[in-house]
Amino acid sequence: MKINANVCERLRFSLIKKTTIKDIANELNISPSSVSRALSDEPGVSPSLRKEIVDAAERLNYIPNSSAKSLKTRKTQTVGLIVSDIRNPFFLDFMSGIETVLFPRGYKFIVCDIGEDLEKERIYIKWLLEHGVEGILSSPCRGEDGRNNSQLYKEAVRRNIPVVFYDRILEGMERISSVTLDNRQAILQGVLHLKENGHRKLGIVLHKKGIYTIEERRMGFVEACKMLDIEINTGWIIENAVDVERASLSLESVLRSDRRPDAIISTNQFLNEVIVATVRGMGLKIPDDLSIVGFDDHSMNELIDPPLTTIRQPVKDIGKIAATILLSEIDGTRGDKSKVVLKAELLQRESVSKII
Amino acid sequence: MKINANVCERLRFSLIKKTTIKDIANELNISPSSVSRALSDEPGVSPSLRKEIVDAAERLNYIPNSSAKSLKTRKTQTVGLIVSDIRNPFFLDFMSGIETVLFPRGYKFIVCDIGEDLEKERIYIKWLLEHGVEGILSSPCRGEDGRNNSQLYKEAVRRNIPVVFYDRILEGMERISSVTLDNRQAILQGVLHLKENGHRKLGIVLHKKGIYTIEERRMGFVEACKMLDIEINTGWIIENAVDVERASLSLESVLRSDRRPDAIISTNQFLNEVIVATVRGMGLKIPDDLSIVGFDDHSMNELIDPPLTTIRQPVKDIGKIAATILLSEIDGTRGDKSKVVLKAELLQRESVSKII
DNA sequence: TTGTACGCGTTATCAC
DNA sequence: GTGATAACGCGTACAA
Repeated sequence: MKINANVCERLRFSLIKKTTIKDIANELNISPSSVSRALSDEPGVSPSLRKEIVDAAERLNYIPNSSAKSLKTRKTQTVGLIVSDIRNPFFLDFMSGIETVLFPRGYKFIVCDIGEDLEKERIYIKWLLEHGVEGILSSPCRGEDGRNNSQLYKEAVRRNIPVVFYDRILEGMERISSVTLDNRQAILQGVLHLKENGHRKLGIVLHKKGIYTIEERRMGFVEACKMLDIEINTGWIIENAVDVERASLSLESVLRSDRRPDAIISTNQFLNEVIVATVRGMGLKIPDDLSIVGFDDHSMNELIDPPLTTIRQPVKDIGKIAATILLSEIDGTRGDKSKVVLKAELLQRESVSKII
Repeated sequence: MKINANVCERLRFSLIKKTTIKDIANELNISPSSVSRALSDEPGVSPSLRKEIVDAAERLNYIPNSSAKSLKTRKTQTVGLIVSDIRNPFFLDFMSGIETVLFPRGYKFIVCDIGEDLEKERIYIKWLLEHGVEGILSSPCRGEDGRNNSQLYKEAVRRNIPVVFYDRILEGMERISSVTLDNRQAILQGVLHLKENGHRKLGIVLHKKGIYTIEERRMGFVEACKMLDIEINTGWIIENAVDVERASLSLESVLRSDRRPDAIISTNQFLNEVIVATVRGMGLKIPDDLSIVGFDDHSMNELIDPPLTTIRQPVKDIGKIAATILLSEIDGTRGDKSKVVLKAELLQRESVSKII
């Protein structure tokens, strides 16, 4: 009879009441402490009792309450991932990379798409801190005027929440690890390749002004030209090509002038597409009329006509390394901050002509 | 000894001590409840005191502790997003879509990449439930043998955690809302377009067997052919094209036979690329030797040669709608479960030839 | 309007 | 090996 009532009760309440370690303790007539110990794989509980507890937990459909656990332990097994703009195909492989590192360690991640918006970045950082993430992976934003949220990142670090910058960094933050690309060397490879193929009149299309990677690529372009004795025509440096209209309009006007470049370097996958479309739209043949070196390697770059010669960055590795560093900083097993700089590789396909 | 321990504790915590509403209360010689009320924008505290409290919170760098809050309120302002394979470009626009809905409502999301792995899906659902997410968006997995995690999803619903399926569903789960594509009608459009252009010998390349969308597309193909009086050659239905090798090998052997199709329909972006690459590799001209209708529209489909005629699904809308439904179910303002089915559109470009 | 007291579910620190 | 008890930080009846 009593058993029956119990069963009914349980059935009735299974819709609402969540079972806690206390319930398990009552069921087994033991103390909550033992249950906690058993379920957390801590020592100090006999094998036989442990088995009983685990079985009861299973039977009662027990699901631990992480909020309560976090409140006590200050651990949430969660990290925050701040992305500059989630529509960038960069993030597919990148997220795949960090996931392969985080999952085996039991860490989840919260995705925060800031869409290149400083204010949104601010809000998300606040949320992450409130949420109790144990670490933050971020590709920080920077306004054209140089404004940024460095103070907030510092605040996170001060609270012992490690931050790892990937892809982009904020200057002057020595206490934050980073994983970036050697952007200058990346562009140098592109310029060198063009020079080796006889090109001397080079242009470059740059995405949003102020973004760390873009500024680096701009400077890399200038440096490379100087180093390789290539004359720089500032009119061929197209800046702030943030959307399709702007990018294609600027590019068109450059290509229509009498003195026009014979090769163009891109600075991200979005621009690769815009450049190819624009050039084709003008009726120019690639690479006969204009050579192109792309940046970022989407699998489809190989399928367009002609296959695009591209500067490829090891996106998945960037993700893996960033996540690995973050975890070790969470563990506290890392003293110094790491500043990892990876190299790009040039994928030679057929969008660069050999002249002379 | 005891004192010493205390001192140590103090020292350890001095660097990382977080300010709580209690600290603010002490600072201002008021009670914690007033602080709580003021900071949660609840009524019942005078404007002057409220201002003092807000200022003090700011000054002391107060950050609320969501774990404590969740423990009380059982709300985490977090939902789980289960994705079948994060490397699918589908998820770029999709996530962008859900973010635009969740962010204004103060909801964050945890991304779980299950990589078409049932066991991983199981683990992630467990984690999400433990974490206390208020809802789950999922594109559920299904093994070739039909195995799936429907029991776990039911468990979530039983615990009052609403689940919304997107892109894929699990049959026989009436109590779960879903947002999917009308896959059969999508394929029908492709078949119809081919027929209108004079094609009668149609093949289709299908991705992983068992996946809901793929099975639907397979059946849609068969249905459409029957409806339009097109003879089906089962040899031209290429199944389980899960990776590059398998897909291109099967396709090649079909295209090499004497009786070969004059048009091929693809079933996702990954296959679009494989098909184009394979066909080109065989030296066949598109669309003269073979017409192709792609599925899923990546921006680069327009740039390949020839521009790919494609069946496009409204990915971002799927995300927005799924997130909207989930939020309303969390709010409890929705009685019946919704089964939203969206239509695909055919983007006519140049990969289909007009014969006679 | 403000303050008191308790509990959310868990772990940690003691005793025994 | 096991149990009692006290936090963790917050919200919320209830009392004042």
